[in-house]
Amino acid sequence: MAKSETARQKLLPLLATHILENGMRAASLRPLAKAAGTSDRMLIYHFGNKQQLISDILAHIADSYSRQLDASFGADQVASREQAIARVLDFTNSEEMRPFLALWWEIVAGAARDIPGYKENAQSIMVSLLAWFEEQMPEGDPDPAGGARTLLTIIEGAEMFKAIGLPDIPNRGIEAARPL
Amino acid sequence: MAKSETARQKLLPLLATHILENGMRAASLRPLAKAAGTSDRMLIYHFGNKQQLISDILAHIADSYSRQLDASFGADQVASREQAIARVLDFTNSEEMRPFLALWWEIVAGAARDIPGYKENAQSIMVSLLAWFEEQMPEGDPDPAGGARTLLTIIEGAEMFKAIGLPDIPNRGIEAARPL
DNA sequence: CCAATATTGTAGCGACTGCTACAGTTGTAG
DNA sequence: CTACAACTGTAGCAGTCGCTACAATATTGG
Repeated sequence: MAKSETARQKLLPLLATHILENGMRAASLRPLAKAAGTSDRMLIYHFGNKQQLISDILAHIADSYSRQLDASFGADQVASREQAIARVLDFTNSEEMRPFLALWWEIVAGAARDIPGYKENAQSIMVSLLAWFEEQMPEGDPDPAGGARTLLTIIEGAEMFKAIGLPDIPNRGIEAARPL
Repeated sequence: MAKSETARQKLLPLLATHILENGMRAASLRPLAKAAGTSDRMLIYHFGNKQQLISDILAHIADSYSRQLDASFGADQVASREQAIARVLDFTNSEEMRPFLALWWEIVAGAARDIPGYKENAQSIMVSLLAWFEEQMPEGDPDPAGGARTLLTIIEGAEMFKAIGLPDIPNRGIEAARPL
């Protein structure tokens, strides 16, 4: 089925952009093909079927996103866990992250519904994010791995509230979290 | 358009069940009608159009879910914030909550994509959940409202990890959260 | 009872879905 | 040059989508 690797590599960025901007609702063959300057006929030819196509696009997005993470953050150390959270939450407020976050919740929803491929994709994103986060932990942190898990849990909760238009709920909550 | 209120009230539970079990992907007129023992023709007749239909079903689910919350938890006090988190996370592990949680992430995804009605629905669910949670805070808690916000943020993060099949990430993270 | 109103079934429209059959054209290896 | 593989456009299939026109029945108020 799928023949040329290079052909797919040329299509994937355009396909990814379309999905990031328009969501999984608009991820049907003909609109995707149009966005990539080709035809539904050719998408099936190159990727075999739609499920493989979507899976490849999501993997491509996850990959380029994880590389963007490394590029956006310098190696400058952070002083505390609070500062690490604040920095990440600030970063996710940037306009360039919006499309990815919108897609992220669609991936989570697909994973929760056991749609084939979604759970694997979501896990791979979170695992690499955890690894990256562990390195961002403040120097001398007693438990960087545990801290990364804790902070990422809080961040994801905060991102959910942002996604539904209640960004202030976690903000003030986190401040009050000190005594837990 | 929409005529009989009682007709809608009879249909909504059946429609809600179908959406809870099969997700928004399967929320098209003909399958919904079949699940409710009627026809697509009649769904449009009673609800006007599909958007209103979905909106009404989601509101009905949110309503019955919030009533289920009050019923499932007795008035027995909790000793600490940790215990409050543990109790809620335990409750959401129950089989009866699974369909609602799967639907919840679809609502979050819709809200993040600004699909009409989703953000309002998600907010109304979280606001009532926050109010309920505030009452569940341990007696003598210095800041029940802030605590509710904090704990709900953590819980939602933990639920996301459960949804994508990584339930152990937050568990161990929360334990390490004491020092934050 | 009769007229107005509420409810329902049948059939279908035009658009879209993933995908494929067929017929080419293009590029390349011998 | 020729044979073979890689690629691509056109057209269409069978199914689903939200929704509606039309006609019929059921119910209810005068």
